Amino acid sequence: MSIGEVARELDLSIDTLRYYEKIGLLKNINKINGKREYTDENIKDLKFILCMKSAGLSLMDIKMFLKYYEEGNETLDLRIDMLKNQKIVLEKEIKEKQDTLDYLNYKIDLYEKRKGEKK
Amino acid sequence: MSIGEVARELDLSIDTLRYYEKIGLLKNINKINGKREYTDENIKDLKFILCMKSAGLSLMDIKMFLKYYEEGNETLDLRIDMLKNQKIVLEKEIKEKQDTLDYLNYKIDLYEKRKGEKK
DNA sequence: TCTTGACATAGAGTTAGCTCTAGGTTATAT
DNA sequence: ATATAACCTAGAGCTAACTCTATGTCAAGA
Repeated sequence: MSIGEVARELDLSIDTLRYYEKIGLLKNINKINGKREYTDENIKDLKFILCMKSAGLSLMDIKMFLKYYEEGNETLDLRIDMLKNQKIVLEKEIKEKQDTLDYLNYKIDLYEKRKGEKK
Repeated sequence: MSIGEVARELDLSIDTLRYYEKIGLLKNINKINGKREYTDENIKDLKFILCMKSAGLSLMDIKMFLKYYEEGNETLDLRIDMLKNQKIVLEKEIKEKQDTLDYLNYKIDLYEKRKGEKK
């Protein structure tokens, strides 16, 4: 897959793909005639990156995770710790957002009522 | 309340409080002998700002919301729209984070199993 | 042959949201 | 009287994560 195709497929900009490569987050991209050719493996990595990103990890954290991953089974505990920590963070975020959602609903209700009274 | 007290109370930095004032997000802060004195009303505004921030609104969006608020009942519909939009965004985010959490759990499980096998 | 479009690079610029620096004032404790 | 702590201002600097710019290559279609 060419960079343009990947960008379209994963809804990223071409610049972002090159940026991920530049900071060493995305590795082992082959080039044919100087042009990037993404393998299924590359796509898998990218999807993992996007998933971890949506879990709230910074790109640098994800990079570290992938580095541990490369180092094999010795770093299993380290990776489990990272994932568990992120799980805690994520759970806290979900709870917070849920609370905020409740507040929004309360606020909307309040405004709707006031609107009703005004008429 | 002094700026330091507010900062401690709401877990913000003093710089952040001054910054919010600088960009016009936080208004009507009295000064006594050149020093800020936060009223209960100011604190209420601040709490609202933090809440909207955790709902995912940018500081500029929050500023606009507060502007509508100042304009009174005429902007009620506008504010309801903003809140409803943010509600949709928030719901999407919660769902996304929930999915990611599921994925994290799956991943942790996988790693724990592999660890078990290794022993 | 020429042009178009998709790619390439290096490096500069952007944005949000702070955070820090330098230099100054003021109230209080010793 | 002085030292310390908490405040003040204006403006520069920082970080993450892009995004854009200038310039160049290359293959394919009219």
